[in-house]
Amino acid sequence: MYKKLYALIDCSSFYCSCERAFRADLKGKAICVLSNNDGCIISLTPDTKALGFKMGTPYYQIKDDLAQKGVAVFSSNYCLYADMSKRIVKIIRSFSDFVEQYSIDESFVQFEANTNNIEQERIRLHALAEEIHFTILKKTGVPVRVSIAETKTLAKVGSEYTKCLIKQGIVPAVCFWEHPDKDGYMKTLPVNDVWGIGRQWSKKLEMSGIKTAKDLSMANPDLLKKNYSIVMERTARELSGFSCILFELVAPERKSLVRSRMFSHKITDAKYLKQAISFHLARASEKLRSDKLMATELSIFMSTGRHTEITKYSYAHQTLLRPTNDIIILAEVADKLFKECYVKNDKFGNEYKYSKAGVSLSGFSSIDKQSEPLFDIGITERPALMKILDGLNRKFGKHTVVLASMGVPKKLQKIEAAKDDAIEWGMKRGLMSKRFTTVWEEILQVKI
DNA sequence: TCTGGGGTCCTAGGACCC
DNA sequence: TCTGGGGTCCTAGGACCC
Repeated sequence: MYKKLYALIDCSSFYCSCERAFRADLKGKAICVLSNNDGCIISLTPDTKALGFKMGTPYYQIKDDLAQKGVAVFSSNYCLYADMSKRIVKIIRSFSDFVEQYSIDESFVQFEANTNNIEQERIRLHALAEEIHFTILKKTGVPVRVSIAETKTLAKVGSEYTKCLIKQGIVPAVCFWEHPDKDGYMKTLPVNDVWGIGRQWSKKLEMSGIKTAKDLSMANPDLLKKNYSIVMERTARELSGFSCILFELVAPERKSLVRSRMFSHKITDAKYLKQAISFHLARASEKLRSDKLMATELSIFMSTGRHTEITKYSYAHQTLLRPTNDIIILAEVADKLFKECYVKNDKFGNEYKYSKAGVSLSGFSSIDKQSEPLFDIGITERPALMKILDGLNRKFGKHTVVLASMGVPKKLQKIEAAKDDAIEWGMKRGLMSKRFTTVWEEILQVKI
């Protein structure tokens, strides 16, 4: 008899580990990585945690404290992290054909285990997990934790458990979860730490006496479905060892594509908001073309911060006449949408201070499966032009060729005539490392 | 001054149809 | 006096994930 097992391969403090991989001097040193605009902590090593710092804390509140305690701080370098992730997944795929890349730093692998000799299988899979760990570490410098269990949710529980192993100095941190309640760990795991249970639900669960992973695994699934949702039911069943979350060997097709960002400072001027939307639209449509997709739905949105007194969220949406990925067609629609939804003041005449804007595309179809249009609507796609645009921006760097509506990119701002239109809403990221693996000029240099 | 960005799924309720 | 029932589709909002 064979049964399916799921391994979760989870990179430890992934963004921090990527930074450390290229900086020998940071070995054993506390590190954290900040979100866009150096807003808040989004990745931190256990030793940074031990110093009292937490995920999500705004940087400006702890900047001095971090410096004082000698924590190495980085702006996020997504080029580097995405490339490192790609390399790691490639290594994992060399061990198995059954890999589901779940996120930038986690992959599930499906194994078959012979249930007639589970002890032998335990030894075999444990050795395999260790080999995966050492191969990834050797080839990329990133340490991973591996947890094997009967369901994906239990593999996630096991992955939490491997953090305890690391605390005890057990490396590589590998855990084989042959029983759902190994070492009574589930009794100690707060329900909030279970995969799929967030803040709102755990509050509600706790009120009805379900406080730990163990409690949830023993709760009545039908009742959970009735009182919460089918997602909660599945999670509970998975915790009791019954697999019901699909293993997705082939990544499902993308359903939406959002590009947005907070501004480095508040904006009141429509001109700069428009430029920001144009900028995000350019990024979104570039992604659309690189994924060989066309979209039929376009939305734009802008909002003031969550932390100000006067808040505003504006949004406008349009269904397009025909699927497109042409930036010029999309920009015309976005311009119209902007006029529809931009509001300068509230009813008392207070100016809204916007802190974020963005675009969203959806309603996708493949570029290869387009049918001939039924009617001539006087709009012409320019695939050749888009190809040249993307080619130039790839070859000579991002934003080499842009729509005028985007404003003037940084690299041209020294031209006097362009100064008036200079991009006002750029990103703050003063602590970024080099793109060691994707840009020749930034490759790591070793001096002997 | 300063609090990320990009996704998915589920559900309830309204519009609409016969 | 009396005002159906059953279905689908769409959307907004809420929850979650990393």
